[in-house]
Amino acid sequence: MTDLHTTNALRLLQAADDFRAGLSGEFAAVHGISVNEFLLMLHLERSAAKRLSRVDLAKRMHVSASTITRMAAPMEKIGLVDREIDARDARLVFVVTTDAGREKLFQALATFSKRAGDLFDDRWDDEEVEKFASMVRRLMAATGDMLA
Amino acid sequence: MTDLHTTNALRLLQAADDFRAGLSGEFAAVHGISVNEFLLMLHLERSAAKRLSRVDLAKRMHVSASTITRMAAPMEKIGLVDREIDARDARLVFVVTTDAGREKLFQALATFSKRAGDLFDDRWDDEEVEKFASMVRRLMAATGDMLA
DNA sequence: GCAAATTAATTGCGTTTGCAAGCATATTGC
DNA sequence: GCAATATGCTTGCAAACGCAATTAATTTGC
Repeated sequence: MTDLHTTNALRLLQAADDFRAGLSGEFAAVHGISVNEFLLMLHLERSAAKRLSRVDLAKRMHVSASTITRMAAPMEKIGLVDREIDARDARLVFVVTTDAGREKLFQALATFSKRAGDLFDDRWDDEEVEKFASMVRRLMAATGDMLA
Repeated sequence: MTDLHTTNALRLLQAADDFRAGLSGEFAAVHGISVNEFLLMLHLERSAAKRLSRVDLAKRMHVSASTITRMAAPMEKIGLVDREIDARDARLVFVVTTDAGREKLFQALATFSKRAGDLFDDRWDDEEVEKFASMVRRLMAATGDMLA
């Protein structure tokens, strides 16, 4: 319990929750999307083929496949994403961002970056920021085509 | 978007989500509680008075007060927590852990620590772990009586 | 080449959550 | 001391989510 690894893991969860909570309100108010909708589009943007199947998205976002289906439906309706069918495998239904979706993504990303700047504020020097980047990179479960 | 602060914030979210997802399954299977129920009891344990009102818990956990009400109800029913009334302010309903709840908390904490050990595995040396601790500490929104 | 097993997506159902309204108690302003 | 305001908690309602079952399509074993 006083083990430093445990403390670090707890702080990791808390810091991420704090940051996400702050983001959530601003995203809803300014951009009209949820953090999860933002992350969905970001995953698409960062994928090699700029498109992902529902199960791929589900794995990356740690949600069930049915959640992706139900998240994508309203996003299609308001024109943020579209669906694409694979010619070789008729089971696959890819999610792709529309131009409007990509624009919305970049707007939201600007808000995200502003918040990220506040998070790593003045008291962090460049070397520390770099060091943190390499550390937190090691913490992510590596999957090749994953988020940043 | 390629800004290092932004990358760090994204990785922070992803790493925390990855870790939480892994924890979630094991907590449900081994201990029969959710990560949020675990964190609720942990917040109580770490609070100065070993008890917190519903709104205090809500703020620390970034959920609504109604969620705390609805989380606490089944936890009271199975004997993990209990309620305490404040003599001076009849509006307050404190949540406190029972002995059984504290035991469950420590069991879950052992699982948590094991996972945390896997997260910061062999490739991290002591100095790095210490460095990470001080860094992620700065990232948490300071509230005095907060989580670790 | 075909049956069996696997994989992808969707839908029904129950659970969890947030928002807004409502109620009870405290605090403030005068 | 009392009305107005603020705070803490709970509940109704709707949105979001996971699990299990279903359907459709592909892959595997022989």
